[in-house]
Amino acid sequence: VPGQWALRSWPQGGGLAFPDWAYKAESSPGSRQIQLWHFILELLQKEEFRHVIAWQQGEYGEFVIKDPDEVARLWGRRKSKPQMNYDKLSRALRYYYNKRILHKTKGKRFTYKFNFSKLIFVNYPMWDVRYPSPPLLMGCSVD
DNA sequence: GACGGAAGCC
DNA sequence: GGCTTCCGTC
Repeated sequence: VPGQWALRSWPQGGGLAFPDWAYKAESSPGSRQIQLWHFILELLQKEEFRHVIAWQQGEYGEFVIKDPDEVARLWGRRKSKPQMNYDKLSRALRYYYNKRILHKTKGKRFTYKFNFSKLIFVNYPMWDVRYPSPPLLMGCSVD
């Protein structure tokens, strides 16, 4: 819901914070099935998966897949695709490049970065870009 | 590993 | 449309 900027922060993440919509399944109105980018945020949210996938401290929105096989296994389990692997999962992540949801951090292995300002546009097309960005989205990569 | 075309699935 | 599967190329 635009206007509701309930935020969640990471004490150990150097002040990382995200708008609440980023955690809600209903933030993808178009499709009923779970979206990969949403699943990734879901894992990043939980401390129990920090050995598998984690935010890269310093760079806002950047994350590292520490255990690609495990992330693929979890994603495959969620989508009932037992044959899922990192090769296939990473192809799905690469489709996000053109959609400007994600981009690759070049040179850093298994490292990607969210374009949060794009995600808000994807989820809320009515959002007027002429209005000033919410405070905690400022400083995100916009390109 | 990372990229992106191509075909297929639902 | 959003992946999944497969694969040639760098």
